[in-house]
Amino acid sequence: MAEFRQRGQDITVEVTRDFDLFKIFDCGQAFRFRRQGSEVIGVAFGRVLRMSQEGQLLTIYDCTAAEYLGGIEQYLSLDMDYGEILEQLDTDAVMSAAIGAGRGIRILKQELWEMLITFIISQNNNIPRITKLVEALCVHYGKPLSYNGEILYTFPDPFALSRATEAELTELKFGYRAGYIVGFVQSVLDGGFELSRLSQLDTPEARKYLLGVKGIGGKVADCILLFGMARYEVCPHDVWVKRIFSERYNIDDVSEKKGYALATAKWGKYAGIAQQLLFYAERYEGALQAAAQ
DNA sequence: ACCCAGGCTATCC
DNA sequence: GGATAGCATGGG
Repeated sequence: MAEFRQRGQDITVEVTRDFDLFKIFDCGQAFRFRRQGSEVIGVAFGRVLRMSQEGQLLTIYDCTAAEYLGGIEQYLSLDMDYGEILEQLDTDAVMSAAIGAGRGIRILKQELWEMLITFIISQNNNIPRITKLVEALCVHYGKPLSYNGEILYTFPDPFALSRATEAELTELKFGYRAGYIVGFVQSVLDGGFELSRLSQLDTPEARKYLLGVKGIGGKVADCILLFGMARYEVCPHDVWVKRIFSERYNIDDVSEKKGYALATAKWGKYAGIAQQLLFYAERYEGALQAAAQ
């Protein structure tokens, strides 16, 4: 979709106003990237990913055309037309305000395994601490990557993570999530839980399969479906969405079930994208007050 | 000290 | 089926 070209060791991509590198990596969906001046740097797919954006020019450093076309283009959703999606979502004043604040956000297509573990960690936790705990997993169990004189770490695969004992994770301050992670990693290794099967199931079946894991409930399952499986119709029902329904849409006491029905009715197959925009606008920008009646 | 964070499990009815 | 206590940790 987006035009790209190879320039030296880098890839440059002509993007639209519907792509904002900094919002994408700072909207609560990715926990392994940091902004460094005009650049965003982190690790995905076992490699360092360093990017910058100036206006409509996105640069992906140290990246071949094969790597770009082989995954990074999709990872960044550069093969999708978000302008069209935002237009479809823009159906009321609250959502208009969310789009105003959040335009440029895209749902990354992150690795399923990483999303499974990351969102088990996320439960009843805040973003800075989630970031800290995920990083601790990578430093202790991932592979070191040397990059421009600094060491970054990959996200550990199931086998690497199976070295982690519950005692070690407790030592790393995982709290009661330590047991969830150890148990889940074990079930993936012994074949009790199959990632390949999960990816093949339709969304309701996949959700049920996820709910069978101890430590994964409805909200975590939905984040995994949305961020790790590109199921854009899934709208994670977290405390922020409840708050937005209540305070911005004036719909009180929204249960999880009612929340899904509302989200589907309002935003259809892009409810997850709508949710991410609302989340960003409310959480980071405080941009929804004026739009609420 | 209390409340909250991208909630879940166990247990109650 | 729905409601509620308890859970680890750290920041405000």
